[in-house]
Amino acid sequence: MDRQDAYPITYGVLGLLAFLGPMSGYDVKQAFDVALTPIWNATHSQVYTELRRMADLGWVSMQRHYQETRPDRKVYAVTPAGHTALRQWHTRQPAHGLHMRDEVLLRFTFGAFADPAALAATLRAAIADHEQRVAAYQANQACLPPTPVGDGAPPAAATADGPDPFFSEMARFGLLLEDMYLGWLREALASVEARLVLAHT
Amino acid sequence: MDRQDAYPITYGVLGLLAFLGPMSGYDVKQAFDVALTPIWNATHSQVYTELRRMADLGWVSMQRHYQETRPDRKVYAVTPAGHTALRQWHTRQPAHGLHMRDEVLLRFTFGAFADPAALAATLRAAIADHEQRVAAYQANQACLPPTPVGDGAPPAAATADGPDPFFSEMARFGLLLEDMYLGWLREALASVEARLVLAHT
DNA sequence: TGTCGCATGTAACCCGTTACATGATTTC
DNA sequence: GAAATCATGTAACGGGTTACATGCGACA
Repeated sequence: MDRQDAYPITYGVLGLLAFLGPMSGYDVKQAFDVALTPIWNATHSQVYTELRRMADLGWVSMQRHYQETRPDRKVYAVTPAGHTALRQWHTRQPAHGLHMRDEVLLRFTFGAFADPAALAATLRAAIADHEQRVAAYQANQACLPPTPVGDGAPPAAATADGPDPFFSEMARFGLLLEDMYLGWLREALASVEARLVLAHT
Repeated sequence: MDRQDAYPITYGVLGLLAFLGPMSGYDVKQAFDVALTPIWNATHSQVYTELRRMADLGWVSMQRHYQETRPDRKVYAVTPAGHTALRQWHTRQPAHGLHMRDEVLLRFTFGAFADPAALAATLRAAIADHEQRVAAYQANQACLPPTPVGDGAPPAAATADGPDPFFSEMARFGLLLEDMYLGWLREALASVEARLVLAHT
């Protein structure tokens, strides 16, 4: 039933579709950006590919919505087989753990070979970048989706409405990470700047 | 002089070589594992490829050390051109920021579609995994390399011996990250377990 | 008039991973 | 004797990114 051809990103798309209800590839990409940015990224290119792949697998069904003024929307919905696949994913351990890349930190690590002024510039840019992320996360946190009920068969989730607890916790993770990162960046910048001042005297 | 063909991983290899002195591809891979794991990973396959690429660019030179009992070691050393490239890297802003993937968090996010017991199992495995990382980082932290002096021309770095301050700070980042992550995981597990107990009553 | 947003895809490239390949020595 | 370590590479595959391609409506 479930072949080798399902990757984390496949489940990302499938999960969003199951969570937020039927939508177009364009909308899935938007949802990825607002909801999953802290932990996974996707390009629209990937999203469209995965949707077609899953349609072939029978995990999603497509319905074309004709529009005159705009290109047609292709609305995808999770099928029962798709829901089964999504549930089975959770029992297929182990999941791949954290995998990160960060060129800023790589540069910093080899800071001994850098002009301190250049290093400081890199760090300041990184601080601005991460501050922007925090702002974006906080904005997104305001409109977290509620847990879907019924059709998707989410088992035994607390039916009290309000944002889905799992999404909330994940969003909190994103903010914790950025908090920690920004704190570290500011300390790192301070130490580099101290070094800069020393070099001038 | 510096073409389009230098990626973060290129500089990772180059930096380690500049930092730790001439060594073989095998050693570079080891160094990657002990020193850079928190922020960047490399396979031995990549390392050998990058070394050859950089040799073609003139950034490193190779000297074959004949051995009778073992396969020959090919020891690579950074050339002056290599040092120039390394220094120039720091002024080529902006650097790519944090890019992370985490299947555990992705699963958690869609926890509404999971059997709570399965989710708990995933989280427990993740906790064990990250605890192991912390142990490894702490062991590695004990043997941080000192800042090289002289030949590599690291400009104006405090010549007081002891571990390199940039490497130390980076290692601290790794531990901060794992700390934060483990804290979050434990809270997440607790909330899932609470849900489990509720489901049983 | 030009760019941004909506809306959908395809094609190429490439970094990164996995697997293939070899072979001696040390350790259990 | 089997497995792990030292030591070096090549080949294939594949997920992810970037660029190509199209076209209308709205807004400045």
